[in-house]
Amino acid sequence: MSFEHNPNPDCSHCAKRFTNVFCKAKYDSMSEVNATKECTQYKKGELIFKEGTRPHGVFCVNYGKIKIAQAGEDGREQITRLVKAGDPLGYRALLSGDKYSSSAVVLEDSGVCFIPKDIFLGILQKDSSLALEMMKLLSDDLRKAEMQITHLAQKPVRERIAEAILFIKETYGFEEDGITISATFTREEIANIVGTATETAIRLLSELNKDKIIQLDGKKIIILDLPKLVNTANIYD
Amino acid sequence: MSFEHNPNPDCSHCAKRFTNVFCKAKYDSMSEVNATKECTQYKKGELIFKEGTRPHGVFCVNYGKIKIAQAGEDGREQITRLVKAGDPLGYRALLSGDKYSSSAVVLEDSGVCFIPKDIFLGILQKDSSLALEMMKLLSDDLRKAEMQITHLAQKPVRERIAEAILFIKETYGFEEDGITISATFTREEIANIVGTATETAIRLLSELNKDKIIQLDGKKIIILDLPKLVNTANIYD
DNA sequence: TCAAAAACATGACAAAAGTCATTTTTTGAA
DNA sequence: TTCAAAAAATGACTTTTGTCATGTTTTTGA
Repeated sequence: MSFEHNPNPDCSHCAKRFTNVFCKAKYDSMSEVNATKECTQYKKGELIFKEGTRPHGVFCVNYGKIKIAQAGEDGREQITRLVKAGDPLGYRALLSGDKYSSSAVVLEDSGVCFIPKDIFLGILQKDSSLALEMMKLLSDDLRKAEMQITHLAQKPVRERIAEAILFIKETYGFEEDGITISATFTREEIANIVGTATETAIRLLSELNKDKIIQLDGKKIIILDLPKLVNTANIYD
Repeated sequence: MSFEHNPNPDCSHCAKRFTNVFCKAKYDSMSEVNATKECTQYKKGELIFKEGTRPHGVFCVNYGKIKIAQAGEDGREQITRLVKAGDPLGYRALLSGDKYSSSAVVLEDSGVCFIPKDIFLGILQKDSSLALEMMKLLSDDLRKAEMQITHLAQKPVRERIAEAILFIKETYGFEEDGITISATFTREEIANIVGTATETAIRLLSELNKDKIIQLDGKKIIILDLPKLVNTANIYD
């Protein structure tokens, strides 16, 4: 199952395919990005940027799957966001003027374009609709992060495991069969989304499996009973 | 200890006193805000805005102390941010175009100015330096929220309690004595910052008290040994 | 293709944190 | 000032979750 990806795709192509912030950029902003961007292919496990280093621009994902993770004080990984094709990447640190507060690690071979800092910030200054779109994106990220805070603080692990499965499904969707989640994670990675021990994640996943809510097939997760899964996650919105 | 607050203060006064985003606004933006803003005094316990309602503008705090909290699925409060004099308020929901995802509740009598949506968004479109400043603010909020996620997921309650005390101190500072935190919270509120049961918060606070790291005097918290408190919080940055 | 490493699984146990019940103290409104 | 309500404190106990040990299966790269 290998097909060719364009190593230097046209941004307008991405913008049309995905409902991306860059859709909202003016036409001449888009062509400026198109002229200066540099696209790279990354292999599974590679680092796109590393926590603690300085950003020199922003990225935009053409295809692939990427996790955003940060190290806790004891070095354990916490996965805070998942990134898919069409998503911008690395804008938080650039816009706040800090170093990266998280690393971006490739989950599945990906094609990622890079837009230099000066170009991006220059466009942001000229193009107020793109600026508003970036604020919208950040505000939405913040809403999700604060919801995550509340759930981590208040929900038991079983509910959070169910929620993590739904989160992965929302981000990456299903395979052609309509029930198999189109991304694989190790049990440790799932634990690092949920904030629990790997063993606990394993136990609760096989519990959901036994309850016929999901079906585990190696690293693949098949959602057998979506309403029950939503119920287990204790979500009412 | 009651002194008069100006019921309709000049924004440039706020901007000079505090290192506020609005400092970065152009002079004519500031005067536009000054002309249209409406300022209100709120009493302890009052609601400035309520989770689930639609924003009609942004707020800016002239004086006082405010908590931003959201209700979990079971109705328990989670405090996600603390707001002090000089801080803008309610911009997240306005900029993302949603309803409020949290409520703003007054902790201590406060004076708050309101800037109507149209005026604020209009300025944001004209004034790109203010727009960049808003992006910086949101990016920084997001960084803090993601750090909070990692800590909730990975740290034991004792460390998070110590961290919460430091967080309150960072936000509101000390009284004249240089050791008493200049804000009071109920034990339940502290539990709702930390994400734990009220009884657990009570127990761990009196443990820190017994260990002479802090001293409890009713709701007042005196920091006796800041280095030890930082150590207890397990923070290395 | 095969051996080592990584990931997965499971049981036994320990530790952390939550819940419930009760008492004491503080607060704030009449 | 007084008194009811709220908040704080504390003990006993339960539940949840984490840790450690060990064995199995899967993945990966020489």
